[in-house]
Amino acid sequence: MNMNRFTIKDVAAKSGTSIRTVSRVLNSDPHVKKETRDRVQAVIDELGFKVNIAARSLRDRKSNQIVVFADRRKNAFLGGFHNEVVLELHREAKTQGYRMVVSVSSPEQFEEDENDGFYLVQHGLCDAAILFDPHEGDRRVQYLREHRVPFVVLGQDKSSYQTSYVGLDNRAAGYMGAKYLHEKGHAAFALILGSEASGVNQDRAEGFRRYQREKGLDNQVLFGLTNIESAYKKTQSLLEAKSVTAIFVSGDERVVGVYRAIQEAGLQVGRDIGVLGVDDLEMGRFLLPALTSLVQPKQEMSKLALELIMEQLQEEERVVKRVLFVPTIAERESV
DNA sequence: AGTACTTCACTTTTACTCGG
DNA sequence: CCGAGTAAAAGTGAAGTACT
Repeated sequence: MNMNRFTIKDVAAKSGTSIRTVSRVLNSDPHVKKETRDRVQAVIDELGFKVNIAARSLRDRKSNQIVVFADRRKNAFLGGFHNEVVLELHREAKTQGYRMVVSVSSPEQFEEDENDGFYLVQHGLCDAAILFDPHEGDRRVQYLREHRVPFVVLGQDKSSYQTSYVGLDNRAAGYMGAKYLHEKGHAAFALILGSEASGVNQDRAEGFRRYQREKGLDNQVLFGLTNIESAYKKTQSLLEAKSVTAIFVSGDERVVGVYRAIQEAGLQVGRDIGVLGVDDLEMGRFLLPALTSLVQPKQEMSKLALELIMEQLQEEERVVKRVLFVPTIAERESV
């Protein structure tokens, strides 16, 4: 017995009702007189009674818990985009009656790491999972499959193509960004983005290049942005070469570095050099000038991810749905 | 709206057997 | 009669069923 906590038995005794009635009150069963309900509720409040979720999980054979796995990065666990998505996911999970825990896991060592969310999976403390950006041959995908944990992939999915997946159409994003800058009067502009190994970046580059081909342009794609500082340096060298009038930056966070380099060169963002971001992070609206950015519909994506999980939890056989969202443009002042 | 009872999945305790 | 081995029982809290 748990000595420092009360059970529905205690509540029943103290309120002069039965366990069955307390259960009815807890589960909002309508067949309880208001007077009785109030009395039971008063005792619940007085004792500080909380339902024992371990017992409830035992009885219901589910944990009502979802784990979100983020890939471990070198110097940050989550990027700005993931950060905002996690907030949305959390909100959605809550409306569905699920608790959500965020776990940082590297694909290499998760099995030995008892602080990893996979620990919860192993021990039956989680019903489903959301996995950010698994890469090719990601063992975590295999692991979740083997343990028959329903999951949805968010972001990029290079693991396989038999998972439920929600993401952005990054080819369209690359194409749209190029088109937008071109139509705004820029002929010479560069796309700067992260690692070439990332599928997201490959797709964005591909879309960007397709637009170049269609319009007979020859603008560069520069990979290798690892952080804000490298965005800063990359911009410096672009400005020194006087080769561009606009910069298309993959990832709003990095724009901070881009802005600084532009301003230090005595130039003005939006007037002398156009800057276009991707993600539409909240911070973009507060940069000066406010950042124009391709929008990833984070709320819709999160909502759909949760829906896909709920579907999988309800269906017997595995449901696989793959959905790409097409970005829109939040036009502000930077182009 | 109460009574009595069952179920969930698993651990710990108890009760008992058997070889030496 | 000791210790090991094993089978059975008890216990955990919530929530539902069937009935009154």
